[in-house]
Amino acid sequence: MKATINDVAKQAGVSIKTVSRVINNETSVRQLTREKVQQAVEELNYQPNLAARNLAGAKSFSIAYIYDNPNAYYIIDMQEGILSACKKQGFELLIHPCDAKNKNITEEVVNMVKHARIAGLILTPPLSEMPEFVKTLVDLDVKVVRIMSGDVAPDDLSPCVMVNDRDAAQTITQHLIDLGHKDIAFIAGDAKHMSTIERYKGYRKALKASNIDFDKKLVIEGDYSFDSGVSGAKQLMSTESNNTRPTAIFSCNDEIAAGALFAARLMNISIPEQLSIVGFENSPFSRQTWPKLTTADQPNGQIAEDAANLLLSQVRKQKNQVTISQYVPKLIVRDSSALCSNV
Amino acid sequence: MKATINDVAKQAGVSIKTVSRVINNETSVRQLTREKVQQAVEELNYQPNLAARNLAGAKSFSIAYIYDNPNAYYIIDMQEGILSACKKQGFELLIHPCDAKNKNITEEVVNMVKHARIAGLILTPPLSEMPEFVKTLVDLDVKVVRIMSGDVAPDDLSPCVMVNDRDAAQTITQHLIDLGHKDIAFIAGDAKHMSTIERYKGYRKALKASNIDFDKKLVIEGDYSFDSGVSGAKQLMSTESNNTRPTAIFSCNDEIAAGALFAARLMNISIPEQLSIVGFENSPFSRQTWPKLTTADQPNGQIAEDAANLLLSQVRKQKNQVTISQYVPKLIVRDSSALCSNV
DNA sequence: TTAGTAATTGACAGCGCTGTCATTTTTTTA
DNA sequence: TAAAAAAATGACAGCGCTGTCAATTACTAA
Repeated sequence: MKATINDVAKQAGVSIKTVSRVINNETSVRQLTREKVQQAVEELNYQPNLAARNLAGAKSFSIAYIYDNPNAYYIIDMQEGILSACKKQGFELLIHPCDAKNKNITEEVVNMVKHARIAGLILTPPLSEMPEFVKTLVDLDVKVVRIMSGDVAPDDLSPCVMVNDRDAAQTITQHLIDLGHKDIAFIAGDAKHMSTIERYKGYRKALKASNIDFDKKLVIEGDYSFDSGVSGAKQLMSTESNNTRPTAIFSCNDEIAAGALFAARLMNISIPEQLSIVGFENSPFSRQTWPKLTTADQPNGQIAEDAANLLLSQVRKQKNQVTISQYVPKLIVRDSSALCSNV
Repeated sequence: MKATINDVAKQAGVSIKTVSRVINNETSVRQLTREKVQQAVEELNYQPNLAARNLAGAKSFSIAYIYDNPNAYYIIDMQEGILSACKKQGFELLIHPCDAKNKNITEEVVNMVKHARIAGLILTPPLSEMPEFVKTLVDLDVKVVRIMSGDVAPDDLSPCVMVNDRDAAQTITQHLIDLGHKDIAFIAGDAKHMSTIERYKGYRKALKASNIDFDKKLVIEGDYSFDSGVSGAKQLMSTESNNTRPTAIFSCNDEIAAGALFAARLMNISIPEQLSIVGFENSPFSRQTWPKLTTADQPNGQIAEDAANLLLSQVRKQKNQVTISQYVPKLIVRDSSALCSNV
């Protein structure tokens, strides 16, 4: 039914080993022979059997995406990006959700990697930000690629795809400054996440660049949740507070922004007339608020595909065609930010 | 490094074939022998190699989850449920997002099934509701399990796990009726989805059961989106309208409800004092609105695990331990519904 | 007891592919 | 032009497991 390597070999008039060489892109096959084989592959619509490849060779054709992240949108984007790269290169993707707080997570993942003969792993925050965990895996002879927040890789444990949250945060803060805002609040995400730290740095940097005094009271701790946004905004905008009321809020992600938006409405503060609110991530969430959120777009699918390609080229020991490995989320101006009315 | 079937056989003092029998739960192995083997398996922490099993046998140990659904939360829940069943039974899960509107989808999936030697498939709406598509797959000798909306399977193409949206919708409508509401609007989801149709039936049934006249004008077409909710609620609650203004809105899912909630706020209608709004699905979304949504909880993870178990028992040709195959989403009363003020 | 049946076990081939290494062909060098 | 080196190809074993079928052992009934 399905064509096997034998069928191809017969059709091309060569040995199966030669076919194997061609489909694995090995050198030392004459151009003419290669073409004959390739033609036979086409004609028979041959696709190598993954199980057989995994079993026979020292190599494996499976990679895994290990994650622990409450953001379903993010995960789905990642999965699709990785899958797209896998499909093109004939690899198989196993997904492995897990709990970063679990003490046995390292053991669990090591076990899975060994058992399923995984060639490589893709890690996203927060797992990618756990050095011990990453080190254990790298020592295990699996290739690893991490997606992380920052401008350059923090170490050389593995190749990384960096998401420059700092610069993006600076840009988005600058956008608010350009609109005349000076009292710009910051509602933070989970303090343990690099992304929060980086976004905070960008925020500070933008203020500094425009010589705006930094007011500690305008920084609220949060945790990347809607509720954080609600309580953060309430705290910031409460009339009883003796702080300066900000005219703009930089929320560490769209969920927080949505929460802030909601709180503002409850307090009869109109957006964006009286208060500008910006998010981060450009999740579908940000289009389901009203007004729609100004935010920073992170092309997660593409980042994931990039990471997967990086990983696959590693696994296949190809010369590292190092692709762009740094992304800077881009400002998307929508309706939740406007000129500062205090000016 | 990793123990193979040979190691286990040696340790237990039997042939590898006997080990194979034990790990595959075949009959005709003496109890004593079985125990010896099981002990060896334990001692060596042996886990059969999936690639080898897939290659050697006529059977396959991989199943796939094929989906096309914009709801990331739903997909993630499904994946985790299925994975959980797979892990327990030593199966591998491949995920395959796709586009139901694509003409070639059947070909695409057939190809993947053949290529990856997939033993079984899990289908969710809308794919599970495409009879032609399902039929093609079933004819292909892959086992299929569908998750669908309804009370009984619409055909016997494959086993189904049914989600009784109708009864749940009736219950949730009844909840509104119990609160004294009589003018209850209905904002529909995508008209092509069975779930919309079923929920609508339940809504009608509840009205009828309480002898409440049905008012066609209170039914709004929508599409499971936030925007649907916004525009639907606006239309319903607009003062210019010469319709009866409803005192309660049944939204076909939480996203619609969130949209309706938002529109209500914009129109200065307080929830739930002046208007009750209920959702459906109990997505994380429903906890991120304010007030939190009264909704119907659908245990997606469990439904998925159930479906996977059904599929696996099929694949393994075990006697059909038919588990519960109908779920009725349960009413969750939160803060968006209250006594009707018109009474 | 003893053939006769049923339950248990094992030997062996082979799934589709890759790794090793030997063989053949081509190219280079002297 | 022959010998040496390099490149291209193929024969074959074996990855870890399951299917087939034959061999062994345990249990019946006569």
